[in-house]
This record gives sequence, structure tokens and C-alpha cells, in this order.
Amino acid sequence: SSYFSSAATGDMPTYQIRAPTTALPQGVVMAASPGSLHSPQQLAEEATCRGELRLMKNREAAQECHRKKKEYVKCLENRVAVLENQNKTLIEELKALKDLYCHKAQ
DNA sequence: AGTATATTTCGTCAGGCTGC
DNA sequence: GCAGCCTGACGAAATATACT
Repeated sequence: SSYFSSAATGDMPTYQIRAPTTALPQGVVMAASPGSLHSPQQLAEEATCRGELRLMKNREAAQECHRKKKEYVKCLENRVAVLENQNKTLIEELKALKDLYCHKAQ
């Protein structure tokens, strides 16, 4: 159930960056090699890291999702404009044909 | 100016869906 | 099952607009 797929437009708005969203746990090394021991503290740290990583990934996913939605809406708006124009043209055309028909009939 | 109200943007959570 | 992705819903903050 996703929006149409299309290439990114790449127009980045110029915002102020919000509250210090603690960017990435820098150099998150997914701890310890398979055989190593884990102190409770290490385990807690790992859990924190996993949580932060999850949040970060979701944040990025949400950004992409918002971007796609915006693009989708823009696309729909364009389509509305096109269809409105077509409609206008068709109405004109119909009117012209009706006129023509009337004059012939007389 | 300042401030009240509306709109936009972004991050988080929850829950569905999919591939493994 | 479950890990990972996607997206709707929601709230908070930023930004825009209307008004005095």
C-alpha cells in the first residue's frame, strides 16, 4: 500500500535543525565477539545502543516516508490541474460543436 | 514591534506486512 | 516466529500568516 515510486527530487528545504537529536552513537561497534563475557553493564550498554540504532533507523525511514508522501501529494495536485484543464477544453469543444450543430439545423 | 492562530515539519510509537 | 521495513497517527517544535 505504498505511494507511487519515483525518483527523489532532491530539493532540500532550508530548516533549522531541531533540538539536539542525539545523532548516532558514533562508531557503534556492535559489541563483543561471540565468545566474550558480558557484564550486566555491558548488556545494558548494548541494549541502549540497539535502542538508539533502532530510533535512528526509524527516524531515517520516517524522513523518507514523509518525503514520498509529499511527492505523492504534489503528483496528485498536478494531476488535478491537468484534469481540470482537460475538462475545460472539453467543455469548450462541446460548446463549439453545439453551436455548429444549431446553425446547421437552421 | 508583539502575539495569537494556523500550518508545516519532524521524531516517535504502534502495528501491519514480508522475507527468512 | 521474528527481525526489519514501511507508514498512519499523534504530539511537539518551528515557521508562516493575520491581526492589533
